[in-house]
Amino acid sequence: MPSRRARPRTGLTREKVIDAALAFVDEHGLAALSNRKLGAALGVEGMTLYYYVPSKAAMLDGMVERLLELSAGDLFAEPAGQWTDVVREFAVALRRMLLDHPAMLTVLATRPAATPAALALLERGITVLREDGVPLGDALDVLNAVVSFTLGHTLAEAGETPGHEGTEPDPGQFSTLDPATYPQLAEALGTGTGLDAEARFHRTLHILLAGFAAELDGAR
Amino acid sequence: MPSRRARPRTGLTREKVIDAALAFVDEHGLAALSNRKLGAALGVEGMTLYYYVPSKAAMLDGMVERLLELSAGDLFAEPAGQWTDVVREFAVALRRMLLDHPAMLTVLATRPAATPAALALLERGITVLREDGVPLGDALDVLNAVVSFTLGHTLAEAGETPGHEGTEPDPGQFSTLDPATYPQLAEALGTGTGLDAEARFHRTLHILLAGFAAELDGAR
DNA sequence: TATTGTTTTCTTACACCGCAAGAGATGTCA
DNA sequence: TGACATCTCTTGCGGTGTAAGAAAACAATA
Repeated sequence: MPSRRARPRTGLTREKVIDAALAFVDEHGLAALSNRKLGAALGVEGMTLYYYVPSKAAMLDGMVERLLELSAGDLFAEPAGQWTDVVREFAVALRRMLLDHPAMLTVLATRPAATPAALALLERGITVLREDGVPLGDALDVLNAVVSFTLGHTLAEAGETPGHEGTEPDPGQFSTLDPATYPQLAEALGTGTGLDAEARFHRTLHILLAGFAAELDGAR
Repeated sequence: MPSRRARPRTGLTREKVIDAALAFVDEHGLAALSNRKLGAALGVEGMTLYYYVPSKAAMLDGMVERLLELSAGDLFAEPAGQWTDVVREFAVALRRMLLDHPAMLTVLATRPAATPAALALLERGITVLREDGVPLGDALDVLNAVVSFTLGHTLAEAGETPGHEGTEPDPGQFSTLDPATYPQLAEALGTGTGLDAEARFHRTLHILLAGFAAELDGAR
């Protein structure tokens, strides 16, 4: 009675596993990700994945890393024009990327970002800014401000709830807002004021960049 | 042979359960929170908690809600002076509160914020700004910008990793940074440039508020 | 070809998790 | 006392991450 183990090789790779995990959470949400289910999607037993990725934490880190690698080209297009334009386009591209992968948004916001791909991105950003005359410390402040704001804003805009993905489409979550207890919010809702997340994002981004630029020009 | 069930009443309350959960994650981290362990901390079987809180998702939502309630007083002190000062103090208090409860930072960033306490806070903020002459739409933009930035910045500053809490103190995580591959970052590290998270937070916050104020003054 | 050794896959097992269902003790009130 | 609502516990299910190790698939060598 042979217990028939170990099917023929599947040609798996750490990279293939992580790419499959990215595709999996894009489709099913972060909460649905498990080694057994991901293994099934790859035609393999769950424990097999441990040969390529040593733990779930490493899996998540690898997914962040890979996502940054894959997006690096979009995030920093060829620097053209003022540093403010470069940074603005970076922020816009970052936001778009996060909205395209809402499940990864949570992971990205939650894991410390000192991975090679993240550091490389930061390094490149600093270089661009310095080449345009921005001092090192200011370059760090600008990039930190823009990334923090973009991440925070996109989280509020599209933040999925781990474990809740897809359970609450909740389209009119604000439509049932009592005007007596929340008069201001009810008014905003009624008049449609301030509901355009994208416009708000661009406005604040502009203020942020213009503010830094003014400070730097004043110091020069 | 009586199977000896149901100990005498413990005087538990939904509020007590949630407060205990807040204390638990403050001490042990978010990943350690489970009904069985929280029950043990309260001298009760794990399943008992389901009588007070219907699910883990409801537990997390309740914790956010309660934290906001408890902090509401600190977050909006009596409005004194310009709206910019009020908002600045709000942001500083919010950051301090988040740093005091790093485990809740992840939860707060991750859950949609349309709960009564959050809405009440927002409502109050809008009111303060409008009383100082800020139009509704701009008030929403200002508050959204400040909250997004504060949350994003604090996440990057102190973001705990769910499941990793306390496993990596990692004090010198940047100390082993290769100057060949990351010359800019190595320089920043070597000269100590831009490592003060608090100073950076205040600087960006100032730019943000001054930028909005300038826009509003210009429009008046 | 036969044998050895490495790489890959699978099986089994464990402790833990959230939660559904329901039993039974505790306390309250007529 | 009895009836009733409130509270706590027990049991059980399917899921998770992962430790340990057996066994099949392949590569290389004798």
